[in-house]
Amino acid sequence: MLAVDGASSLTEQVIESVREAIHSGELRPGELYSVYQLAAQLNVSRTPVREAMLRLAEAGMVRFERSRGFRVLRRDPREIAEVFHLRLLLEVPAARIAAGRAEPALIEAMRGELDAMRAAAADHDEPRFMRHDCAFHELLLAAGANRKLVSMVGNLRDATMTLGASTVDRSRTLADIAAEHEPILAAVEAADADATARAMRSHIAHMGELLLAQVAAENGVAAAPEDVDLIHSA
Amino acid sequence: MLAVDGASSLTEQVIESVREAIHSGELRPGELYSVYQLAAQLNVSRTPVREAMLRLAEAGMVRFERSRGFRVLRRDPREIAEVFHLRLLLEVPAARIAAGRAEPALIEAMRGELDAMRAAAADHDEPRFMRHDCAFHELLLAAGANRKLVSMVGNLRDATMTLGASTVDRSRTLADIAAEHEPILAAVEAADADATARAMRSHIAHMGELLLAQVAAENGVAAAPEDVDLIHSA
DNA sequence: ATCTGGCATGTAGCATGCTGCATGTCAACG
DNA sequence: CGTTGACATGCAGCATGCTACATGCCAGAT
Repeated sequence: MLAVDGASSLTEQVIESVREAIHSGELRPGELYSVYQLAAQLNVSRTPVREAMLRLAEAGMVRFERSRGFRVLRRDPREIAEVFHLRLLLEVPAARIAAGRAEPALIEAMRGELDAMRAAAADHDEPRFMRHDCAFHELLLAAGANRKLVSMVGNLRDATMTLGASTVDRSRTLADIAAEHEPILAAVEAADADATARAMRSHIAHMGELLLAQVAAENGVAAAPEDVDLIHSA
Repeated sequence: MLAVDGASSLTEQVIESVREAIHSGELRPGELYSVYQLAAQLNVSRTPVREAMLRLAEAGMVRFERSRGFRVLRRDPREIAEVFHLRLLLEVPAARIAAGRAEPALIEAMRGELDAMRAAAADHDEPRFMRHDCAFHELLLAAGANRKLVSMVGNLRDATMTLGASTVDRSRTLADIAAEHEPILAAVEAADADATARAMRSHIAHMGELLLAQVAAENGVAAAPEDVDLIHSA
């Protein structure tokens, strides 16, 4: 768990380490940790750890408790629903706009990512799959020409990726998810804005439902109807 | 410019001070500053200043330049357009949802804020006006039941408030802006979702155009058509 | 006069000492 | 035995020392 990323600043390396640690279950939700302790574990000083945790706190992954330490927040189905509600509100219109402007080079790049997703799904390589999934969406969003929107959606995606961690084998699901991107790409290629928006909406809503169900299942219950409704109210 | 806010942490006080300093023109866009210098001016140590600037950098108000200091970013009309595009994408649907759930207490509270806005406009008190404007929107958003959305819109609003600073007398405009809130409130009171969405859309788009025109005028040109289009493409 | 190389300067970033505070613990008292 | 209050513990937050580095300047060479 040593911070040996090739990244630039120690703070960013710590952020990445903590993300992975949460993802892998090394840092458990609900538990209290301290900057001291984490700094010792990562073999860096307290300052970059503190700055990293402050940024994660701002992102809502962690909460500082006065004179006690910080707590990794428990996965909240409600939050998943909120994130996907937001992604629908942002990504669907962005995709609609982008559909009218897709250059051949963009189509080609997106197809490349889709192929890479399929390959990663076949290899059961979830991290690689997620990278290409992410790249696919970002390529389309970038064509929508609102840089702030792109970065905000990126943050939302990061949140879901660490939130939605799971060790269950999802190879079948991965292939399904990859398949959902085909209609999106086809609609973009056809420069059909409405179809692009529909495909994107259905894809994101589906992803949201999957994650919602998964987190609910971990809590031993079914997904709350109001959370499902929130996603679909977008 | 001493950091004597009633706020909690020094870092937050510094953030507020710097926001005000940018707003008041004390810190000029394009200029280079250093954490050392600012810490001395504010009479605090470098650490909270550094943390404050990092957070402002994340918000896009400032950019660190390796071994040189940080630069206050110039007001970019494009960014204004992007922010209002986002606000339309988020606030209009949120208002639509909230319209169906407005309790009498909410209506009353919103009316209170609207009255306060009118009073502040009459007093030419822009900061007070902005506070109540902000409160009005937040009341409605909170009824929309997506907490993440509320906080994201809050961040966007903060960005525009410091971006859109101006010393021009806008008392007439302030009264106009207050008046734009009346149809929103009326539509919410009537539980008319479509009318609420229309009123909110028109209000936010109008605000965006005003700020866009203002910043463009400062640069001595008219607002770029593509920026105006971006706002209306939401 | 122009080019070049070393040095002074100022910076972000990291490490670490210091302080006030919240909480848990345990002993003394009723 | 129950209650209360002082103390120990551990924390975040702030201050400050330290280091590597990018840049600008100036002297000296061509």
